[in-house]
Amino acid sequence: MNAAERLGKRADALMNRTRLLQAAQESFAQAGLDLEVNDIISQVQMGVGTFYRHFGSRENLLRAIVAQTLEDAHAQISQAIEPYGDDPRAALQALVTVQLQVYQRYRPLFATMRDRRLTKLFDAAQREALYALVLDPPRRVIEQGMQAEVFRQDLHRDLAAALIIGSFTSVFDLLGDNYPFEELEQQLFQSLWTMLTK
Amino acid sequence: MNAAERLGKRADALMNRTRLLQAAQESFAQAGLDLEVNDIISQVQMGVGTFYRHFGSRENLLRAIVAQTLEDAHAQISQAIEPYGDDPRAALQALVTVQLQVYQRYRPLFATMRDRRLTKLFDAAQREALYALVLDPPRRVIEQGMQAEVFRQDLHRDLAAALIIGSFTSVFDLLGDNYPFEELEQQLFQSLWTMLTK
Amino acid sequence: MNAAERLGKRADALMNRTRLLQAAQESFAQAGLDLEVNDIISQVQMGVGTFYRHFGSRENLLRAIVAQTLEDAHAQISQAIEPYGDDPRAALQALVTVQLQVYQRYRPLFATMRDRRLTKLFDAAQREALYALVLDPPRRVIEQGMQAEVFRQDLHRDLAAALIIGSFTSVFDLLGDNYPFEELEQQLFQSLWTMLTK
Amino acid sequence: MNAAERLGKRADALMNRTRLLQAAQESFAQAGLDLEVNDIISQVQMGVGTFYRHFGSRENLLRAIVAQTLEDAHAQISQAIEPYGDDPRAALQALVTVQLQVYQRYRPLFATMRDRRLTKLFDAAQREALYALVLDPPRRVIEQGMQAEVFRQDLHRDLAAALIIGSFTSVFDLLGDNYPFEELEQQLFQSLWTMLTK
DNA sequence: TATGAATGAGACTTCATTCAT
DNA sequence: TATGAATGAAGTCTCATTCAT
Repeated sequence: MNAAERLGKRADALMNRTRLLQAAQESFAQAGLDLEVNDIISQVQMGVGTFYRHFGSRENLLRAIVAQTLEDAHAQISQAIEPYGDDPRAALQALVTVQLQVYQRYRPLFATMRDRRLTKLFDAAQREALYALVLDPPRRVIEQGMQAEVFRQDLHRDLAAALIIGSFTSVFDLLGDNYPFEELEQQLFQSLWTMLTK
Repeated sequence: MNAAERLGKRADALMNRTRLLQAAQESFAQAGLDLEVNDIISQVQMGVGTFYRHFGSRENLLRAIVAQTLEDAHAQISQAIEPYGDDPRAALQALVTVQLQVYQRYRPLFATMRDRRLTKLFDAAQREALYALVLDPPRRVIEQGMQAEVFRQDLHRDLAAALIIGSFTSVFDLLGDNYPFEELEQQLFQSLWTMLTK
Repeated sequence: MNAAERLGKRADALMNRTRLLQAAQESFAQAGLDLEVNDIISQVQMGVGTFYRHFGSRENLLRAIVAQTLEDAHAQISQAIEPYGDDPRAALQALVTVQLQVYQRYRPLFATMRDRRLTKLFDAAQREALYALVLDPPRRVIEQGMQAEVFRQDLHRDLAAALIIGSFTSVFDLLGDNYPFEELEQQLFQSLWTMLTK
Repeated sequence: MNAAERLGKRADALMNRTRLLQAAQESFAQAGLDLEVNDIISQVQMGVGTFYRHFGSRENLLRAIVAQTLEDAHAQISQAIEPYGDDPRAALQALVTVQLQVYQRYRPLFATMRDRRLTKLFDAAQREALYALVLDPPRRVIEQGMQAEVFRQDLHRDLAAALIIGSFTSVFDLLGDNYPFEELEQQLFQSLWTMLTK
């Protein structure tokens, strides 16, 4: 086997892994933590063994999806708010917009964030790290707003960040079907702005 | 088995549904939607057959638990805030306190409120009704506060209610392990009060 | 349900357990530790669940078969040598005869006595106990023979017992197909008698 | 890969069968008949495909291991007893010593000599040949001892040989953990000597 | 009517073997 | 010829549900 063939092989295998992961993410979107290995492999027409060669176990796959998704989400949100480091209002506006979008996109994951089964997939430290990832963007916005003295100085950073996260998910889940996206977005921004500033 | 025992049995049978539902609620608190029929029936010393005679299916039981729990929660919260119909501040304070307690108590349910498996148990109308049950207490507090002209007049009632609910769950889930209950309670009240009034 | 029905039920279940165990023992005779749950249940036309209700796991079943068989074997051998407590020659003769028979009958078990997989089924203490069960009959014969001063006084009890056991299995396995049973029996007795007495 | 590496590879390939067989023997010592193809090939850094090119199937490998091991064992034992062709006592002593060592070394093989799975690997003739290989050393010692008129003349050669083999395995397996090697060795020799001579 | 033994679909996983590169 | 990715048969076990007693 020469180098080219070797690469060819690896590319193929990598491709398969990617296809599996994509199928898995779709499956996750459908079934959440109930996703079944069989579903995934029949979606991509592969043997079970191939799945296990790539992921080792169903649990590994779930961990991979969760971690990957949260990191993707974090990256997207970070990128969206980054330009507004010196403008708390714009930053909060961007945060609301992108977070709602991201939440909508990865809904199945966030919907099972607190599922006991998901909890069992990670140890305490990992869980803490994942939570930190979720809390990070709103926390950054809050700190910048406080430094800029636009936000109230008596804010409890963590709590405010958690509250913002909670408001997104809850508003979306409880009202998402009854109100247009834009309205939720504007109203949320307004409420949060009122709460944070003074 | 003699006649007396038989009667005893029958009396028990009358209680069976209730006892089972209670056990199921506790079981649910442990295992969430993963609760197993066997767990519950062995807790109440009931045969599987009897269970299926009473409930027909595991899904029915889950529906019953969810509905029952949400109604219980609603009743407790309503009762706690009722005395403060004319004092928005006290009402909000009571809401925060009792809602956090109730949430803590029924955490697994709220944690899986948006689980697809739970969602699939109910049709759209039922879901809507359950959501309404959850949103009702904060909505009432908000409306009273607005009528008393203590709260801002431009509040979006549903959204504010949803936001409050979300803040409870999120704050508790993300920070519950790191901060004492009382601190979360006070800070939450403060933040919400700021947001609602002005 | 009255007492009679209850008994009826139990009798049925017991019957099924027995049928399963018998099938399992036959399966074990065919496949040794490779026996498959599926084989067993298809032999008796039962659902998998029934098997697992009765035995919990494949390993449990194997443990049950091994322990049961060794105990059966021990009982049969003990019974056969018991009458000759005061006649070492007759006792040894009886031991050789019955042990060969028993060994022939339970060959698949003894053939896997030292299989690593079997070893893994039991912890050290259990293994020791099982070995003791195997060694017990020859040891008793040896001790009686020594007490009666018919056997040599310098015998190492355990070693002699183990040697006797080994001679049975080995002679049978290596020569069983080439010599008639009676010849093996006589020759074995002769050799052991020579070795033990003096 | 350049030409030199290619040549290196080819030279390796020549060794491959040998190296693999050695690794397989070690693996067999660990896992017995449960040895896995993957274990072995990863030990020798060989691809699965290469293995199947050389050996065709796992069964072939097992056959090769068993045959090879028994031949190795036979060679070692033969060599150890050869110098004492005219001294039955020394020959028996040497046999006991080396056989125990060899047995200890290849224990997993001897422990599964009668495993059905192993049995199924060979046809009747092959089995007979393997058994003969095992019986050969003690048989030779016995015949020499009889010819030298040091051993009893009424010994049944095959049976005595089989008995000796059996005593080794059994004593070792049943008592090996409880007594020091040297004690077993001495006692065994003593017992066998008593049995064979007179 | 209550019971719990029996059922079996279906989930996860392993590992010998094949085959494209 | 060597490689190792892919395959899938086969095995163990769970658990909601049925049904005979």
